[in-house]
Amino acid sequence: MPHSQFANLSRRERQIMDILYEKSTCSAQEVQQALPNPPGYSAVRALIARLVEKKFVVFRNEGGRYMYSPAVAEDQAQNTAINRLLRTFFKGSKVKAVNALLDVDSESLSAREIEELERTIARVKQAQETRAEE
Amino acid sequence: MPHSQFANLSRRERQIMDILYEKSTCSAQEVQQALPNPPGYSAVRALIARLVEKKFVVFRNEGGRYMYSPAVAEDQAQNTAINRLLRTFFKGSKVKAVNALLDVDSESLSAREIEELERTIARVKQAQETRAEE
DNA sequence: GCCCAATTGCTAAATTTTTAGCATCTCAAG
DNA sequence: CTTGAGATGCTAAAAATTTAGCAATTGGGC
Repeated sequence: MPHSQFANLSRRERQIMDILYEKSTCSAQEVQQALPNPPGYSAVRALIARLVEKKFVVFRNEGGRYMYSPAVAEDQAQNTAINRLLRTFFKGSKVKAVNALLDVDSESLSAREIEELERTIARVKQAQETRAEE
Repeated sequence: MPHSQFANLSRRERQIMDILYEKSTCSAQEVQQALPNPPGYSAVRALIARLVEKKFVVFRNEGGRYMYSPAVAEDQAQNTAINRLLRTFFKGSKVKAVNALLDVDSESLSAREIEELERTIARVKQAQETRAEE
């Protein structure tokens, strides 16, 4: 299982994996529609077939049509992507990353979202305090 | 300036851009050493030259040796990477992303880092409250 | 100046990726 | 059953990427 090898995906492979993680399950047509500068249908199928062969993608036959999904669990893929972001832009610092993330697009959070963030911080703080006691 | 086109980078191009953003400025040799499964020196130079031509990378001559840097400002590249992460894994939700980010690798934050997070949340909350009044 | 390691400028071959196309099959509607 | 749209299985050519190699240059040490 090559889940540590997302960095070795080619241009189109990476675009397709992103789409599959975003949508969870897709037909080849849906993948085609979501691709930037989409090639033809058979080109998309050939690309997906290649990802199936490399074990990045699995498929199931639904009513005569294949539905494709990522082969690597989403939380693993998330972790890989997050670690890459931390290393590339934030020298590994989660705090810097959170700062940047919350500033992106100057989009405001709702009161409920802020509450949730506060709960998250409280959870993390609790875990830190528990460790500090040990 | 193709800063909206990171998604179109090829495998090696992407690997090199990551290295340049991580280290800010690099010689070709340093890029070579940082690359996974590195090719030869001249292969690395040819790849970088290609990124220079595509205007993703700029260089300066320092003592007869070229030092390379990303052409797109770091904060722009950060935003692009963060937005991709949000869209791919978190349906755009910053809160979900922050949760995942803080959980990555079960690594604990220091008390100082937690304070800083709290300040960040307070800042975001203040901005939200200011907006709510308008 | 000489020497040598390291570098640049440039090229093109090797390899991989991307793309489209064709024959055949499937399924649903009439 | 027929028909036609949409799909699959498969192929290989076109295009892009990756790679290495050579000649010439550069800079530093002796």
